[in-house]
Amino acid sequence: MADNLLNDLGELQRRIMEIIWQWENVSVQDVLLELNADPERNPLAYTTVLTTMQRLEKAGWLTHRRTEASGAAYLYSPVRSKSESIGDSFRSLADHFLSGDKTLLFQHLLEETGLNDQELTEIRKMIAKRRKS
Amino acid sequence: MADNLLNDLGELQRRIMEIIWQWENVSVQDVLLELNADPERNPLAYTTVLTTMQRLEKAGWLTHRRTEASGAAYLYSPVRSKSESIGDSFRSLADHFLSGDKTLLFQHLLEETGLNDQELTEIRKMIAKRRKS
DNA sequence: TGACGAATACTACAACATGTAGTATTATGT
DNA sequence: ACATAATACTACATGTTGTAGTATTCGTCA
Repeated sequence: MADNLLNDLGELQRRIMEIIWQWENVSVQDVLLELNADPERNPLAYTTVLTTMQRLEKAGWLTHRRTEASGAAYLYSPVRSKSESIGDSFRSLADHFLSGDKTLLFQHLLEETGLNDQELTEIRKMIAKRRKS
Repeated sequence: MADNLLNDLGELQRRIMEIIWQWENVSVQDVLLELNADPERNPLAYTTVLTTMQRLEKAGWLTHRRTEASGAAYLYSPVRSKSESIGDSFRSLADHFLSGDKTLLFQHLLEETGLNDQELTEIRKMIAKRRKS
């Protein structure tokens, strides 16, 4: 429906998505435990995580189902894989803003990212491969 | 201060930034006229554009100054170029979701930007130049 | 130099997203 | 059917954005 871009996720939403991409088919409890495993942060309430996951579902990031093994709890899984989502986000950024000079963008990135020789070589290979196709 | 990512811009903010990147050193009037040039949309009030530009300034996207020629009006200009901003946005995406893997960032970009052979060649030259230094 | 027009500054407000969580309801297993 | 655990529903503060009105200031011209 909407765009479902990674950039639009809030902080908690993003953390939850990361967990779900990593584990797949997780209950709210699973996510809660994982989130609260970090003693640095103040622990979240169960319903906080539940609400956030429900919102993620409504927004099209998650689906849930119940299985025999899962008891009363739902098992949530991501609608799209993480790399699909990343791809979409890159594509959207490109669509929206990259009508202009693309080589300028690459130039900028090459300058800013401080790549070492090995990385540069790798990228050069990618380019070579692209030119063939 | 903050991140200043393109993705965080609202619709109107984005339209205004596009105009300012294109023209540079524009008054609120200039932007207003440009925005309201499209007869499809209902025209915006002057103060709407003013407010939005002031917020963009507070958020670090714009600066303003007054010149002799500009009279009472401020002239606004972008703090960072469009390609810098695009670069930052892609980099942030990479940092957050590609664990900072820079070559992966370039891979995505190469896939999404649909560069032609000439552009690819140009980028290859940039890389070659970088490897020398 | 004072008035007028133009520009900015300040304020307001509705809509929406998000983090956060409490209370109410429902489902499961024994 | 009851206790437990899970979900559903509701709430609320905060922050952002689009939108614009009113108040104040600035610059110029007579």
